[in-house]
Amino acid sequence: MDGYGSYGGEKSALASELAQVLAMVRELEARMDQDPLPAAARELCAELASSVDRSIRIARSCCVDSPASGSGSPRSDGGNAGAAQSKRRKGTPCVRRQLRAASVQDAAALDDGLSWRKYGQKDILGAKYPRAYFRCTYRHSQGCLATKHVQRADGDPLLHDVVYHGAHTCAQAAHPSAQQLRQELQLQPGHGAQEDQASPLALETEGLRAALLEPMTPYSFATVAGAGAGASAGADFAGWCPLLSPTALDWQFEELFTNAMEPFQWDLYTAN
DNA sequence: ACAATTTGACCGAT
DNA sequence: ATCGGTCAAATTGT
Repeated sequence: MDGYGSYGGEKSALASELAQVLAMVRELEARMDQDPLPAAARELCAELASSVDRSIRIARSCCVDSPASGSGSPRSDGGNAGAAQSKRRKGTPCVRRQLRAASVQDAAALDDGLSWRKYGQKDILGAKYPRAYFRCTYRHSQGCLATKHVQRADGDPLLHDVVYHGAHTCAQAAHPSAQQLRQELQLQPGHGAQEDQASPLALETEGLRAALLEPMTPYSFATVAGAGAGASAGADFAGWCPLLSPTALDWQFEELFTNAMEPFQWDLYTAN
């Protein structure tokens, strides 16, 4: 219950940044129609870019640090090795990404270049499509605890919400994207501390993060695992970022990001 | 034969 | 009691 108050400032800052972005976009649109020429349009683009950048930072600062629940290390479950680490993901940071496939069958687009093995699928309350559960192929052979969940969006079958838990400790940990993500996660305030054993966090992330900060960075996805079940819940940005208003922000992000770059993906850090 | 996927059951959290 | 996450036996694919 505490909480949200302290984020009020950032929240409104974010809202105003986005409002500005929207205004600029409209102006830009108008100019594109009129003149063929863009000195002014260019300027707008530059402003747009920096505004978006600020928004991203604000959004991230809101989402990243976990709501003070911090201290609680739930418990060191004793017992049941298997089930043990499963449900108590609390405190374990995770990375969420939204991926858009080129077509409904384009599962390849969801692949992140790492090897995963599907171990379950579940119908989720309120979701039209089931959620698929994957774990690292080398879980048993190398003791790698990385897992990911994939869910398709109700409204947009091409959109997939992918959530990564735990870091790869297997040979794949050397994968560029895995390394990059791990590094970035360790920089996250509040998380870096406990990244030792068991689940260092692993997130391989590639996309968005970099793409957002450096809009023109081309991104490519390798494909390996055949995830076969993506799914993502419509981009409920608000769900990922409880601090943001579920209203306007939603579609603004959707429009800006999803449309702007086709097979686009983005990720947010959350502590769950 | 081995590896990956499917699917129902189980378990912990809420 | 319900829900989400995982396990493991059965099934399918290579």
